[in-house]
Amino acid sequence: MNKQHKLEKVLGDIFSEKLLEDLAANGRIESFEAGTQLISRGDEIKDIPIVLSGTAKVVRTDSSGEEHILFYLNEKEACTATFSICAITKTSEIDFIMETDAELLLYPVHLMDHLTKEFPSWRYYVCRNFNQRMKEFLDMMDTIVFMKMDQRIMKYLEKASKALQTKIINITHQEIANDLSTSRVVVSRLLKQLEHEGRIKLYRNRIELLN
DNA sequence: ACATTAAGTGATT
DNA sequence: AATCACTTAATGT
Repeated sequence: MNKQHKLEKVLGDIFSEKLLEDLAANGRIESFEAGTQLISRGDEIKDIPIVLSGTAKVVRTDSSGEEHILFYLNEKEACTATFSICAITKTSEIDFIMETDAELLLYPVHLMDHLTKEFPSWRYYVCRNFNQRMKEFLDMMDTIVFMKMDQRIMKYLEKASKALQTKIINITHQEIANDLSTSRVVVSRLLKQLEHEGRIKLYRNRIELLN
């Protein structure tokens, strides 16, 4: 199967005809086995990878050698990090590894400006890629904030208990909510949860710290 | 008994 | 996590 046809099959519904021609002319398709590392942190980026088949993962490896997966890239997806980075630093901040056997379209970075300039469908594609990643990021933020709220409440209660020199705090859920700038409903739920965990006991206008 | 306020819940976004 | 829309429980008059 020739390059053009292959690209058309995978990307035909999102890219214009002319863009596909350009990608076929200037890019190249390569196959990789699972586990192959295409890019390492610090590498100079020469090509933008777009996944044609299989799955790749983008990871950050911290100082202890621990691998944190930022996201997976499936068919049709490109590495958004690459877009932002190559525009400025030209150096990779991430590792790019094949999760499965995969085929990639590699398109030279130095021609990317031209893609952005010439092809609306390319611009749209890049934006959508960013948008999706941003959504994932926001979800992650929500989760983090969510996980921290119960700890914040517990800390708040402990502080109050210490200041008042008593395990029994006279306070309403609403007041806690105001102090932690959240809603009463959320406080009520988390307090219930803490009660089930046996860390506190709830009354009306009053909370008892156990331990 | 009735009204008011605090707390609990399920569903949705 | 936030908000809505209710329900239920506790308290004051």
